[in-house]
Amino acid sequence: MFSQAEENYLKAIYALEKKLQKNISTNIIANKTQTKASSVTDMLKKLSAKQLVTYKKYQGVQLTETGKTVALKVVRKHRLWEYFLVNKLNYRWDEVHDIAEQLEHIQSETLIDRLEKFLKSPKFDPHGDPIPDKYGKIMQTKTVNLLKLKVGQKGVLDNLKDSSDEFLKYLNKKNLALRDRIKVIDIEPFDNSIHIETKTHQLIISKKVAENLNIKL
Amino acid sequence: MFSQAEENYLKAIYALEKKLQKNISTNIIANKTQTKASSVTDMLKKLSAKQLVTYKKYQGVQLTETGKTVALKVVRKHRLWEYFLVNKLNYRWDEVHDIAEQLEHIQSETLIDRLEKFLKSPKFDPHGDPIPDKYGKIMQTKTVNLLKLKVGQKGVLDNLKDSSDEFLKYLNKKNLALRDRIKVIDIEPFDNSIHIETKTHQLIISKKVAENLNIKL
DNA sequence: AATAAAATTTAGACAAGGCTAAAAATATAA
DNA sequence: TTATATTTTTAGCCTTGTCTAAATTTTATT
Repeated sequence: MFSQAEENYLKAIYALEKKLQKNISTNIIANKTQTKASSVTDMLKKLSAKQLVTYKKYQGVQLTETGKTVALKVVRKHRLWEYFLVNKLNYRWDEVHDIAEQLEHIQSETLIDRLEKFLKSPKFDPHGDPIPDKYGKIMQTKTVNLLKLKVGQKGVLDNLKDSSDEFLKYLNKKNLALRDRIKVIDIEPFDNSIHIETKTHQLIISKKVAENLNIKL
Repeated sequence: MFSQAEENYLKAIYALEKKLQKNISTNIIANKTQTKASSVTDMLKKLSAKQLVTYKKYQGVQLTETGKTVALKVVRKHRLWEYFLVNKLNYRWDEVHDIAEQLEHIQSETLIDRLEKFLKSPKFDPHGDPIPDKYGKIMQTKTVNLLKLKVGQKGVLDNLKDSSDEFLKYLNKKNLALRDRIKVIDIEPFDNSIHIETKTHQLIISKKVAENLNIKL
């Protein structure tokens, strides 16, 4: 139905819309997809012709309803495959991204629904991100950024803003995992670093790390 | 490492070499891959430049050792994914080909070995074809074509020469499955049709069907 | 052995998706 | 409000893998 390239652009635009909540510019897409702005312009024209995005020259794009549906299907596939890789093939959460990037483009009417059933309909992927259902419905858990917590407050590490391999490896090293219960012990006003405690240990994390950790209270 | 197109050509050539036991002609490849002879010629030049085939103009091709290794890796991936689809996702054996054609091109050093482990190292795919090991070693069960059996002889349906969806659907309809014990009741000299008996029923199959059934004695 | 037929290769074109360099539009700053 | 900087688009080119039509080579037939 859609090419891998088209699917990748739609997925990128979806993610950017979610983060930035406004029209998405050519340059930002180019940066996200690791291509050049001119290539993005070309593709935006194609996606626009197919009614997947609303595009006006120099004004950036927005997904149409159809475009959003396509993007959510790709996201669904990506996250279900990630779940499979981690929970069935025993990959670590920092190893699965590149493989899932490929698997998400397998075309089959039935495959992903059968996979979902096989996996017992998981609701979240290994990074805590919600898995859209077959109709594209996606639930967002209400979480709060770790930076918002006050000294003494407790919560559970629910999901990550940044799921890059580097960040995941950092969390591995520091022995922090999803579902860990976290308590804020102290906040250093000078650099906004946070002293936290888990069941097993205590550590100090930088502001930059903290802003990528979302907590369920 | 290699493009999907390249992998598909190598796989096709491998299958044809196996069947025909001689140099493989441009036209035969074109027919197998559903492309035009001129496209095949182009690709043979590329594969030859990469030392994956031995190619002399107008003389057809042969896989080199490297080419064969690549082809066997693709075959391994295809068959393991088919096993997964049938035994984990409950697909029927006539539904899995197109999906496996896509999955076989997923690039990952580790994925297929982990999948194999997860599946408990199956030795045969859902059509009875042997699954190469990670070094490309492939074992061939010694089987004999059903046409070779004499009246009264018994054996087990082991694998199929033709695994097209149409043929698989035919077998479904006639309630014939791999591992079925088969006895030859009668052979009709006029049209070479064969009257056979399984545990559950009897039926008459045409010569064309019989020549696609391989029997382990 | 000459000629016809079939198979194969070459030449030139196209679509997808990418790139660079230059032009045009928009945004920023003096 | 111009001038400058930044962003975006356009124009033209490249690669991969495909095609058609024409040319060439091989095979088959008389």
